[in-house]
Amino acid sequence: MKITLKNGDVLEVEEGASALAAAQKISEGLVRAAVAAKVNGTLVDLTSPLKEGDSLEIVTLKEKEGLDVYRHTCAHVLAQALKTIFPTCKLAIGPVIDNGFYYDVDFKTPITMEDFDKIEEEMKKIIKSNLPISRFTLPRNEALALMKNYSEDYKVEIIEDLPEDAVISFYKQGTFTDLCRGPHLPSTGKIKAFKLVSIAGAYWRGDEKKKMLTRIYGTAFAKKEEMDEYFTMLEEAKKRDHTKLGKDLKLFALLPEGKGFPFFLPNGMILKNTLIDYWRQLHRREGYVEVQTPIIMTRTLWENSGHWDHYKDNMYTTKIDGEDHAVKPMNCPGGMLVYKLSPHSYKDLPIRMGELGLVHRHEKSGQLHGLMRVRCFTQDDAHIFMLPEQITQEIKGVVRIIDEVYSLFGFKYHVELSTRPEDSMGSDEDWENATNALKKALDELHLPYVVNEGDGAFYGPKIDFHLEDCIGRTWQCGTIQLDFQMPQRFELEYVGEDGEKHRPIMIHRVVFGSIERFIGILIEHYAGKFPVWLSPVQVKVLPITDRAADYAAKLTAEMNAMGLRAEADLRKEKLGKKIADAEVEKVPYKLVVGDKEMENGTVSVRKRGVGDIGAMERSAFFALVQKENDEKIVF
RNA sequence: GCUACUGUGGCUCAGUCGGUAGAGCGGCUGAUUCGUAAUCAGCAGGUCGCCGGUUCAAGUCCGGCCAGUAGCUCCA
Repeated sequence: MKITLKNGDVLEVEEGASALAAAQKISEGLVRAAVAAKVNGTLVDLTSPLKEGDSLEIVTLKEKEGLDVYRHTCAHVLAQALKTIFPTCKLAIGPVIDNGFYYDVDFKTPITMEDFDKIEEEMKKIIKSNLPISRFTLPRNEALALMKNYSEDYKVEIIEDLPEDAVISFYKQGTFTDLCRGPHLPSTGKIKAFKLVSIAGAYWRGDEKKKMLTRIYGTAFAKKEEMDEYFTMLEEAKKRDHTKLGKDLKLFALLPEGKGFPFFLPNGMILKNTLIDYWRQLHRREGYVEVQTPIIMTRTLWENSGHWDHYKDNMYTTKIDGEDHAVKPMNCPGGMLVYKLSPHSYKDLPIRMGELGLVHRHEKSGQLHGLMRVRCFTQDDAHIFMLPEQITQEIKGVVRIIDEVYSLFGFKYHVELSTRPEDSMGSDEDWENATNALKKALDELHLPYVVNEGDGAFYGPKIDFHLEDCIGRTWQCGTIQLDFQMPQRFELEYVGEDGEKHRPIMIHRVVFGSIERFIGILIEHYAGKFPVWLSPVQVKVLPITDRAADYAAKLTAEMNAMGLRAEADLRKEKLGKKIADAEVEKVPYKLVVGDKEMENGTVSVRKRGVGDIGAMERSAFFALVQKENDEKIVF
């Protein structure tokens, strides 16, 4: 019979031959590299039989899909090893994730990472014995019987959720059989490099109310070198950890006296204020006005806005003069009140009302993490009130701002559209209109996006911007939320051309999202080596001896007068020590000054990450730093 | 909140079998005036997260609490 290959070639194989047999006809090397096959576009086992006219593509470890199959088989090897060592444990699920795999297991007695050596040894044995892996299928009732016989309660539950007529596949390696959709490697011996990474608790089916299982994380790579590289990368990421750098660079502190409420230290405040100055400048240019609304407002306001019904559990409350109040978790109701203060004409719209609002949310204690997840943060919020026909134009304007800001920091990003969640308010019609309006804007901008069904805010659908840092992790920051609810609830109006009252459309939007989180991301993105415009100290002047102290002080004063941030290190230390300390502080420019520089009025410049770049006229150096500062240049 | 792990001077960490705490950095004092990543010497600094228990004796063993970290769930 004939099959078609990816490159269009037609291959003659025996009737009922497997993908593996076909690969054998192509080359011996391909057989060694093969981990799975794609038949007519579907990923299957190498051992699955082919039919006349099938299109065949051999999948190797070079492809992500191939690596996933490889890792998935490794998860099964882990499961087999666990069943050998701990026969009473019950297996739940064992899928592939981004950088490896995990298996959720219910152990009679808890295990720890100290058991990893023993488990890895057993896994190596299984790999070494190169057990063939075979697939078989059973009808639902027989599959249930098999898993009940093995006392695999979680597998039974999974099968029970499948339809009556489902045909269920299993994979068998040696004496071990596991419920699995597959595909898998043809044998366990193909696995070359794997490692168990960590252990954690995870709820069965991700449900807080269900039992917590033990999740064992592992990873596997085609070659040992690739795995070493991966672990080196993880080490690098650890060095960038913003909680560590935040402490080292004295940017912020997290104290038990304010769990989840960060303290900003002088250096951190420079960073925060510099970002805010930039934000204000940008938004003035884009036609925004700025307001500030109270942090505490009455309960009745929150009932009116709908937050009391939908967000009460996350709100801090207090009583003032016997009346219930709440600390704001969002800025919108305050913005609504400001809009309502005076009547509006259609000629006034759009109104772009910004607010750097400090919000407080009672996050669960286990959720807190450095600056990324806190209980009090500053949103760079804005509410745009507009005519229906202005929606697309306004959304485009916000997208342009977000793109400009993220590009400045060198972030790549992707866009997601989130639709109506279960716990939400408003009519189906409003939701549909709002969602379509967002889609229309994205389509007109030719922005690719993924849809997150049911992930919207309770008052409207949203566009989220997920930015990618320099080591590939993504963070949700910017968001644009269309809201038909708030204007109704607050009875917002404008007078139209026709002299009648109409309801404006409103969007909420943020660019940084949370300034605190954005700072956390920036710390990790730059590994603490901030560009000049963000550096708490931009230039450190290092006199070699006391003779140069006055000159150093004078240079520092000159730079500070220019609006730069300079400091002199006047300690009685050797130059090498002063340089080392300034390097640890990650100061972008160091000026070494001694007798020579004093005499000529020059400075010897040392650039972070580069070293000594030689002497120059001080005015030339000042101009260089000023330019980097004003133009927000990254080096 | 749940599960696991961790908690020793400001920071990073050592502390064996239970016998009452040690280093480096940092700080202070003094000496050194030195040309591109750490000068030398001296001094100070600890209720070993907190509370309770076992023991002649607890940093060490047991229990509870608090905080941190990872993951789960939730989310900017």
